[in-house]
Amino acid sequence: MGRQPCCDKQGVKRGPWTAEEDKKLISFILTHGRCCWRAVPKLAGLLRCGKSCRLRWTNYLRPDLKRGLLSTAEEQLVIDLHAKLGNRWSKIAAKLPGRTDNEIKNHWNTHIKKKLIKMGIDPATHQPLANSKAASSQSTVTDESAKSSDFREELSLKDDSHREVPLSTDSSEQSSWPESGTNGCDQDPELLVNWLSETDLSMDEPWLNFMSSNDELGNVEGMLPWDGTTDWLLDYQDFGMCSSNSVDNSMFHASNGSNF
DNA sequence: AAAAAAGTCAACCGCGAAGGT
DNA sequence: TACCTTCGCGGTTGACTTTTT
Repeated sequence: MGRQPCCDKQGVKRGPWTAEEDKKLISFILTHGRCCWRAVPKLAGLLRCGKSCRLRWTNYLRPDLKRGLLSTAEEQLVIDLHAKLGNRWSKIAAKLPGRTDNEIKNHWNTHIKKKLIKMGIDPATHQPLANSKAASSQSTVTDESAKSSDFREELSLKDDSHREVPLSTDSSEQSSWPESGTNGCDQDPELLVNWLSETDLSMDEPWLNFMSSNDELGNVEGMLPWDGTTDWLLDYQDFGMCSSNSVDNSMFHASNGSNF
């Protein structure tokens, strides 16, 4: 007996998510919390497999996500962590609040890798390219970490184009959201509603009402400021990343355009 | 202005781990 | 202990965008 596929491929929609689908998924999770992902699409009225829903939520819709390029400091941290941990993107992402493993993996492959190669460093071993083979056979984790630190300064000098964001390895400092992940805000919509009201967001906003109401799913129609884009969501995701002591840093970047 | 090439990143796939029965 | 289900991870793909020719 083989492994059951995560979904039967017939009747399951694939490809890019539409605004409508996002809306359904968000409203479902905010009102019901995260439950069994396999059941989510059915309960939320989506023609997607559970896996796809989980991925969409964790990589894109989660309210505590940062958007935009990694800052120089974040990049440096990624390099250090990669030297220590290798391609364990989820472990690396855990040290960068608001960043997903997918995002870091993409950034590594598209930006950091090239920078390191340009600088003559093997991105796989974190050793100089010329003797990377020989070096890798006798290198230690500590050595790699130390070496990666050596070129951090150069890296930051070469590319300071990224915006600066407050960086902490402690996710609790970064986000004022209730603990995300397997518990916290995405488990308890009340926490989310409370948090939103505490942060000066008026609950008069019609699109917020659905989160605390007992409306059936699907009744959010017309309550969200949906205009066919997810721009509003980006704004509220940025709100999610501002802790009480960093409001002035990240909170308003999206609105003044400096984040993108 | 158009075509080609390169870059970016959201989404998919398959596997392994964890947990339940 | 074996089997099954679910979830999460890392690698990869491919659609879309941007840059170059």
